Amino acid sequence: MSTGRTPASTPRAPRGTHDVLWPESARWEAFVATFARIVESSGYGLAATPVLEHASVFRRGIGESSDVVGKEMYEFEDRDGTMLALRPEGTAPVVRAYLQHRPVLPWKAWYLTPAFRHERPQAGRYRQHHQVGIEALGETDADLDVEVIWVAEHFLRTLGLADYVLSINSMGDGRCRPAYVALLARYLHDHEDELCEDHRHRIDANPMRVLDCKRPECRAATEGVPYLIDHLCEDCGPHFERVRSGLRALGIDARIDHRLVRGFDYYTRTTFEFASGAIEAAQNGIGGGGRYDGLAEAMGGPPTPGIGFGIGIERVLLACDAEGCFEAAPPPLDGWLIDLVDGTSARDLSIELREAGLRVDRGFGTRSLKAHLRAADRSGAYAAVIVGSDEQASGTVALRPLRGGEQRQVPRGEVAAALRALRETP
RNA sequence: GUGGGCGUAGCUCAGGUGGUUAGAGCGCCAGGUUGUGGCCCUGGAGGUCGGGGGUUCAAGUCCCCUCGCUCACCCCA
Repeated sequence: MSTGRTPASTPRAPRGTHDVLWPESARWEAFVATFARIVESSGYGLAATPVLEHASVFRRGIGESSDVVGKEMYEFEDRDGTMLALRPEGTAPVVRAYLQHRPVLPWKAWYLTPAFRHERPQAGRYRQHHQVGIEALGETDADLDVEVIWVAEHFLRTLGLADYVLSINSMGDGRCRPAYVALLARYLHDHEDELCEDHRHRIDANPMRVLDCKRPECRAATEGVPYLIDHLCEDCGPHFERVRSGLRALGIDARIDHRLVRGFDYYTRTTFEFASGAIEAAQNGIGGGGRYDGLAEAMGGPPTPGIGFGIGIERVLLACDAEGCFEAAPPPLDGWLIDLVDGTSARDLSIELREAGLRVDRGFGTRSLKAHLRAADRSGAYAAVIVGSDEQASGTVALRPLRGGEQRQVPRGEVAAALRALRETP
């Protein structure tokens, strides 16, 4: 990990951003491929939307009062004066895309996206991090909530993770939440002196946020608070019950957390969150989501229910490191070409072998055979394919296995088959 | 936005109370084999000691400022 050593004159990645290079990037490829396989086999199609959006997409969607929009969003004026923003999350852009194109409902989409938030970086938190996620629009059926949670859970399990907790809660809807919020505010006012400094004077701004305050004072003061799930209306109550029974039927262990109040204004009804128990750093939330039945309307479209989740790639990989799972290694090269004459054989043979479907790389330049073989060994290839003047004259190559086995001369036309055989019989 | 810790080769780190040309291991390159890797041996390249200012005969070492990295709070993936 390089520190401030780099001279000021050479550029470095901006604060809070990071490069993902080979071979770690191979793990990312496998991560995304695994996710794509799972969601596409559940009916979700890729939605690739711009990194830039009109700032209003998030201001109206996520809500001005949220920290993410209020103080962390990368927002700037474009050359023509319109306000643009780097997407801080994945849901609002997908809903915007729905409103713009109106695909037939129900519409199920998945995404892979960078997300930008101007925060002080720390372990598991970046100014540019990456998320995969899904969104399903146009259905209020509680069984869809179960499906969405199952997809997230199934994906984490597939990576090999086991040490995490799934929390769920219901945020109610526009019918039952206001009454509950009023009830909660009354309770909090009654216990005002017991709250922490920050929340004492901000009860009315958003009473529900007091619930997930981590300070012991607030924790204690809200111990006997009324629960929202006890005050759900006749639509939200049964909906939540159906979600719970669905999860139970699938054997998914979900813990009701009355304090689970997610930070975006658009959430309604079902909300959920996955927290890793293996990550030692403070940022242990590896994924979360929920229903946002009012979001499309808030963005100026017709009422359209929706539900989805986002999973943080960096944090999940951190959890995988901690649990020692998902160590995706890239497949080794089948061969490494060494040309000791003039490079013509390596040039032609490498292309020929690649077109035949083999994984092949080569050395360049005039270096000693020893140096070439060192490079071949370092590459991890199964075999070195050497062409010297003898081989070039006789139309053969020297095929040298690098993981045990005898070197032998092979006619040029049989190199592909020989390499394939070597790969299949280790 | 607030607070703590840390900045010496590509990487991981040594460098008592300031004292001559700043070191090691790993990695890289080359040689030990006219065309044979991994092990071993030898040699080499690579550092404005994050940057600037100050104290001093003398600063990697002491003081100040600054930048960067990192961890935590807040919030969140």
